[in-house]
Amino acid sequence: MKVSREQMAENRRRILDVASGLFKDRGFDAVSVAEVMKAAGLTHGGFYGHFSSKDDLVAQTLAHALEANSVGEDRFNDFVRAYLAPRHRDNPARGCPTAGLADAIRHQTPAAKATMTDGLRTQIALIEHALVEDGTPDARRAAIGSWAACVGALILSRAIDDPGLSDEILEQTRAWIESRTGVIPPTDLSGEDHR
Amino acid sequence: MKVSREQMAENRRRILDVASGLFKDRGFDAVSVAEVMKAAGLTHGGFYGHFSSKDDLVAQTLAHALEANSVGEDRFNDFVRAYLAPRHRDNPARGCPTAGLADAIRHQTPAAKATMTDGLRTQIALIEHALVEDGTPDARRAAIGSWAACVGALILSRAIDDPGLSDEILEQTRAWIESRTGVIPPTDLSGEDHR
DNA sequence: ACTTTTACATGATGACCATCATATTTAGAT
DNA sequence: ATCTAAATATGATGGTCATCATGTAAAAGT
Repeated sequence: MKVSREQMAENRRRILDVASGLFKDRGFDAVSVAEVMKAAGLTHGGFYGHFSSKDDLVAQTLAHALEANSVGEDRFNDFVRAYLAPRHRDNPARGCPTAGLADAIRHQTPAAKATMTDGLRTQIALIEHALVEDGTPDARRAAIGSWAACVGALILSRAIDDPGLSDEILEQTRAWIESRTGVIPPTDLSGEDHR
Repeated sequence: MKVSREQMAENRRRILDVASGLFKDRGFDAVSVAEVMKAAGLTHGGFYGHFSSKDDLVAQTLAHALEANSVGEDRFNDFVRAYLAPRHRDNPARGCPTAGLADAIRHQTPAAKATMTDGLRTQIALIEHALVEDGTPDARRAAIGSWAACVGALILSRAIDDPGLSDEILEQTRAWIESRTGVIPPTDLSGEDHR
């Protein structure tokens, strides 16, 4: 049965939303087209009216998921605190698409890789901007290094079965990052180059 | 046809070796049992004489791959230099099993997760030891933070299609890590807290 | 109101894959 | 030398999945 234009647009949005969560949670390969459609409240048949292939869905879902991403207006350290937290670790479906999907992008289409590239460029720029505002010296280097540490720590914390070690990885990485970023102490607001 | 005990042991080793490379390169799901056996010079039929299931192969391959891992006797900064290098990024099959497999472990059996947990514990201890020898303060925190950054940077560098940005991620992360580890400069051996 | 278009549903199809059944060959024991 | 057990090969089997073919009903245009 045909549905209204708006209904169709909403269906499409819902497909991308549920696909994002499912893919982040279980990976691209382990989630079938039929399962995505079912989770969106539809059947598998209508799928190819919205997307040309599963690869297309993957690429568009990635773009959709990365769009919703942001560092926020908080200080960077606040962002890291929320990022490297057990709550985030334990909810990949609602969590960071980079941490949930970056590794799997390696085996996806060029379109997906291109989308990831743009998303990463944007993310680095956002962090760099936040760090500049926080007064962190050498902001680009710190942005890239700390973002790599965030993503790596989350992935490692999710890969192991020892809750204590997993918590420690989050906490120590957070502390390690914080020791390198954030506001320069008042005595050091001279504006000098800190490299 | 039956083969000698040694031949069988060698076959088993070869299966684990080729499986390690294939899995690191393309992921657990994308590599079939038949493909692993073929790459080892055998047919798919003999597989279940060596392993009880594909999950069993995955767990044993992971243990096999992590065993071969080490930080080496070099200074930690030398290790990081080789780790965060284009050559390593471009050769996942011969590269670090943690970077190649950690994310996928999330969707594997408890046995695989347990193996990964042990491997990670060992890796952190090795790095911590190397950092203590290098005179790095707060060695455990630095070991965890810099290892997370290494793994994260390699995964990110492999997920994008812009060679320039990919190289920059490796290089900036390396520099960021180096600025936090290694021998304390001669003028600064006071033992003070460097945070 | 009527027609046409179209979004979605139902129901194949063909490919791939993990696993199993059975045959073959030969190492290792007697 | 013969026999037996085991390692691997060949050849199913059943399930899952992406994709396609076709039906149906309702929205949108006239």
